[in-house]
Amino acid sequence: MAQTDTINDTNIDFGMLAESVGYRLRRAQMNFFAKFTEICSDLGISPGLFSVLVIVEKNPGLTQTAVAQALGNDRSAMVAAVDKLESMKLIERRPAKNDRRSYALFMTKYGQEFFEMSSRKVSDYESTMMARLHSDQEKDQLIDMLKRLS
Amino acid sequence: MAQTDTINDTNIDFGMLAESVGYRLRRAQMNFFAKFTEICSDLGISPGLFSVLVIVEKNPGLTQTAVAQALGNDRSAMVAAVDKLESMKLIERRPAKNDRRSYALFMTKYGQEFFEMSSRKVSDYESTMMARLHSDQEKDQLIDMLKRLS
DNA sequence: ATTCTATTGTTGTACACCACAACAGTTATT
DNA sequence: AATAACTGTTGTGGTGTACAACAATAGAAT
Repeated sequence: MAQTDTINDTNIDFGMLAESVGYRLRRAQMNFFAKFTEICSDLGISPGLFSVLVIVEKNPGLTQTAVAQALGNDRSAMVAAVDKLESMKLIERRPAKNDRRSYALFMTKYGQEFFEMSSRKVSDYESTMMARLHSDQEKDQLIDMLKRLS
Repeated sequence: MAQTDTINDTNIDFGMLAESVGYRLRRAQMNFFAKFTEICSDLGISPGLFSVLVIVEKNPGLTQTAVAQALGNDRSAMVAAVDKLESMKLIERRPAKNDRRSYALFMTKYGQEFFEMSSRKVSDYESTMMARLHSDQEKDQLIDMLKRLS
């Protein structure tokens, strides 16, 4: 079989990917998410668990499936998530008043403090990333465009 | 234990997430990626395999690890990927000329045709998504901002 | 030359994530 | 009263991904 030279170029042509919005979106999101995951990890949770906290904090009394639907997850994924957050004393399951099948999810007092501290760190991170944009107006435009692509 | 009403609001408060660039980035990317995955699936490949094709097509003769580095993957992930693409007769491993450890990756003729057909479909999809933006200038600005966030 | 270190492809493993099916208990509908 | 629909839960399988280890090979050091 014919043997061939390999190329070890540090300057690789990404072809259509270079100017593809889908690829750029993915790259930016992965970069953003990597640091966010790290922050969450320092807090002892995962990004998914943090998103559950956000929903429960702003919408006390939600059902597990309601939270799952809000986040676009399967409700089966909620079990382990709520188990974990409950074992950390951050949220609690209370039996629903008029439906013995379901639980209502609530923040504990400690969970509230934990959440405020956590979301402060997350907001700080957001701010440092936003410094890469030129203006608040640009940021608003970015969010607007991203919403249109969702 | 006190029982409590559940809330089944369709109008859920996403709190800090609603105006968070990180969250919006994730949402847009996931939405974008879901359809992209579907297109790839129709072609019989995965998004990861498609990205390998893009790199190999534009950079013939690359080593497996070079492709892995370009894509930010571990080189161990490349084995199954190249196995699959080779079994589909899309690319081929040729023994490297001056290094008996490594292979040089090349597109087959059929792989070339397959890739052109595939990237056409992917580009079409990109175009339909870009229709949600107001202008080409807006698209350029979006890509520019996304690059800054990477 | 010989030894030591680095690299390549490869395999195995472990872990996170996610979708899906199934189930018992409960509620809603007919 | 019967049937369908929904809740939390468990299990399973697929997928992606990071990491360690290995033999073969290459490069560097002495």
